Amino acid sequence: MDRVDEEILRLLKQNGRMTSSEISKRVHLSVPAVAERIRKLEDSGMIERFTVRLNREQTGLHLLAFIMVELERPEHIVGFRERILATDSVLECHHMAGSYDYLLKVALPGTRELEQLISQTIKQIEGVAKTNTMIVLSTMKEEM
Amino acid sequence: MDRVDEEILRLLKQNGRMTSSEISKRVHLSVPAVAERIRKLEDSGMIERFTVRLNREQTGLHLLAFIMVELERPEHIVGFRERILATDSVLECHHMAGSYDYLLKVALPGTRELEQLISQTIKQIEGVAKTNTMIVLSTMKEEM
DNA sequence: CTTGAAAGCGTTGCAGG
DNA sequence: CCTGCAACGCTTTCAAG
Repeated sequence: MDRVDEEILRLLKQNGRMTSSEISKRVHLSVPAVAERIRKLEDSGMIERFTVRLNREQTGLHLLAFIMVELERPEHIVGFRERILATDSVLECHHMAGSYDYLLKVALPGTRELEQLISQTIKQIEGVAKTNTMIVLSTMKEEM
Repeated sequence: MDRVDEEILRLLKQNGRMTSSEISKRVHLSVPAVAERIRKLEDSGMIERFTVRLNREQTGLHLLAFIMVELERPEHIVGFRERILATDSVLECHHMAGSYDYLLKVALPGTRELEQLISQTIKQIEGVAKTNTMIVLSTMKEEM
């Protein structure tokens, strides 16, 4: 991992389909050298995968929210975890330090679906004692 | 946007470098038809960009945190916004409804850098009245 | 939407430096 | 790490159905 690798990663973040020959022009390395570096970045796990970034609005998910969850006892974690992983509208789930145990980031079509998610899914999970939902009004930055 | 487009997007999310010919085998469409659909998904903005997903741990960012920020008055928004957009360690910045005005998601090497970010950057921004930091212990799901 | 053919481009592998 | 060459695969574009 040197400066060149970092530059390659930066370019691939901007355009995951940038070809080795295009990259080679920008980092002043030969095509085979660039291809080799990308292969190594993949093998080492530094690059988890090539993917595509979608426009959430255009996919009909107009509502973004964060839900803080308090779990009663540690024995409920497994069931909670399973349920959350199976729920597509939950984009993120973090175990937190602090007053709440989990923080969820969810994307949904609207408030109707959010209400459903909270009352029909999350609050139905065994051990969920309390939730606190924060609605996103607008997003000025969102990266990985 | 029909079922086939959705399937193509699903495949590209898993592997952004999947070729049209590979996709064509899975969705039972000809190669030119698949290529045309991908081009339209890009043109329409549904696909924002092809990108790469990196392993955050391997990039040395071992600490993930959420910081809630309260801003004193609306006139400070512009300066706040500029500062935040220029700060690489801030992955996300959302304008929120509720007791806090903004929610930041930040990734850093460790607590030292977090302390610096909070006291040297965020709290130095004009108008920032209060912050509340929540540390992530572990992440069980993180998508876009 | 399909197939088929032709042309162009990028990659991959192997040489030798 | 480099260059050069050759082989292969994929994309793109076109015509025709």
